[in-house]
Amino acid sequence: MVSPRSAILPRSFYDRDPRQVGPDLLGKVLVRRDGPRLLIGRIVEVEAYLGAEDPAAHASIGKTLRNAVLFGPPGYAYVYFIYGNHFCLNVSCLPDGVPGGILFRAVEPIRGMEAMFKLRGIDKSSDLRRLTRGPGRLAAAFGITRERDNGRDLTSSRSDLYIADDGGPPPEVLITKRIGITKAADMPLRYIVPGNKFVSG
DNA sequence: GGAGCGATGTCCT
DNA sequence: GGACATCGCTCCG
Repeated sequence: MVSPRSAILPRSFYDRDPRQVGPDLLGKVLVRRDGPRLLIGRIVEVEAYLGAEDPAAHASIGKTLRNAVLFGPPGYAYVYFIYGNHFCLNVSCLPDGVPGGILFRAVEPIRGMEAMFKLRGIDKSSDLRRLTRGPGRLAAAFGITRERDNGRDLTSSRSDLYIADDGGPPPEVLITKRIGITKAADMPLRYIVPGNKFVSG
């Protein structure tokens, strides 16, 4: 638990269109239990990925071994490996059988920064923004790998990885085009907290 | 501080 | 065999 008022987001939160889930995730906290430690970051940037109608989405080619989690029930982690170097974290949305998800692109570190620096393999004197700005960095800072986390239930307090509402006020939300993609690059499916220094791009 | 580019694993056609 | 929801390094200003 992040604070006495914090509550893990229930499965019903994710059982909606990613275009509704995305903006609602801003301001919530991503929590990793790393042994006795807690790593916590406030979500400041996400992107929605849809189904067959979204050529940029992994789900657009249909269900495969890799993207199966996106087609399953809501609230589960979809972790994939990209560019031979990096992992990216998503959460599945919509009911079982209907694909869709949210990519986590950046969080603002709140707690456990020392462990995050270690997991990232960078010096503590580095710019704090290098910790968790960008999906690859965020995943590394939270120790997220496909082997460990793909298919993990993100709605359980017994999970080592979950998302909670700590009672903070809902932030301002700005919608923009998604970044880092070539297909469907004009769809307005990126949600950011404007002015936050951990937002990428 | 920004453009350019190489690294490098996995998946799908 | 090619694409890829990225990052960090170099080089230039």
